[in-house]
Amino acid sequence: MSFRHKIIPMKTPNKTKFAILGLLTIEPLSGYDIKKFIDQTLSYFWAESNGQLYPALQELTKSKWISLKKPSFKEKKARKLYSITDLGLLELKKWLRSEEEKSVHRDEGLLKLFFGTNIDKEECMQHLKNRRARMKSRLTEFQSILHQLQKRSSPHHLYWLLTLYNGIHSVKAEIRWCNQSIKILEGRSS
Amino acid sequence: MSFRHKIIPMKTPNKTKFAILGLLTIEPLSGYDIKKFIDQTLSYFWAESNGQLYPALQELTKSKWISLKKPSFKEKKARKLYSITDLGLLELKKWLRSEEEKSVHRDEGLLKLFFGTNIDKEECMQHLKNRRARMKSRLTEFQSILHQLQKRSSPHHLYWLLTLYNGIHSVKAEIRWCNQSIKILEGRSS
DNA sequence: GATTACATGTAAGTTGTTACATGATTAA
DNA sequence: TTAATCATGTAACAACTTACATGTAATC
Repeated sequence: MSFRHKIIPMKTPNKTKFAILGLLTIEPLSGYDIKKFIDQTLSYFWAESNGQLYPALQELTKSKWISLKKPSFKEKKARKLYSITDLGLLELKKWLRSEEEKSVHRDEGLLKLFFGTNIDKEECMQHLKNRRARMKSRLTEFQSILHQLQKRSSPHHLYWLLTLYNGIHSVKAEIRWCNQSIKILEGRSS
Repeated sequence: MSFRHKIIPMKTPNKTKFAILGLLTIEPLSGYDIKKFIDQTLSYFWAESNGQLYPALQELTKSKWISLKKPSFKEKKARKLYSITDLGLLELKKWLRSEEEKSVHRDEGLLKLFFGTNIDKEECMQHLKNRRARMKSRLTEFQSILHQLQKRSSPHHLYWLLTLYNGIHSVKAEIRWCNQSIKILEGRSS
């Protein structure tokens, strides 16, 4: 005999909300703006889809962490501009100060390489060369963003630069690893 | 008036199945073995939970990509040993040869740093120091695995080494970036 | 007039985790 | 005999994506 307890799975905090809150500390934005900003600027380490974004905006409004600025009668567009509230800022800071949780990401390319014995060495090398090419074009992109960022200046600018550096360090390490791995595979007769 | 088409979202291929197939090319394994292997060896770039693993094993069996070896009457444990079938190997190879899909991972630490202006510089630095410490202990772990791996030898061994090198390159790049970022923040008066 | 970009949203699905249950085997 | 580990599995939920609908505004 055993007691049957109700299963109450621990909720993993919804980080989408904090991404939104963070962006609204820069300036009031619409859902559309937020999506664009994330796609253009955070995409290296963060992604959101509309299916998450818009419901999150509604929930944040309900819990008064953000508020809807009604468009002035001059404004032509039907866009909804959101601002962060004092409460929202408080919650954002709480999250910013909290310890990071480990998040395992899944790297399909590495999984394929791990099982590389099952296909030809040449096919593995081709995958590595493709990966290297992707990383190189990413590096070029990062460096052009770096150029633009170094010209501008805002309170946020320093931290944006740091996250960009992370991307640059990472892709450079990836490129070095691809080069090394390709060489190692080339050296193998089989 | 508009035609209302049935919504049939494109299925994103279930990679859990391929992780299982790949591991079964090494040797017949039970669900428990697979979980342990993934946790111990692939955890740097791959994770699975039991809630995915066991249903996947059943589906793979149903579609005849793997088969259940009935335990010999001598075997004491109630474990189910699975082997990959010819069909399964074919499908695995197909996947191994396919082009990699981009997968955006979410890095909560970078997201926090991006919004760093909202908290004290010292708090951001503390996050970076914690990250660096985590990366350093990961590096130590990788290096001890490297030691063990260099002693053993199997057809798979070379590819395992390559994925391990990827981890080593990555964490080293992370450590360098943490050091640089901490220095940059220290240099700031604000 | 047509096309592209702006703008908000939802239905339906897949994917993945958590927190259990259940029972066998092994070691102290 | 008690505890730990081995071993398989599931219910409930949370997270997330895709593929749409719907309409406005700007531009070619």
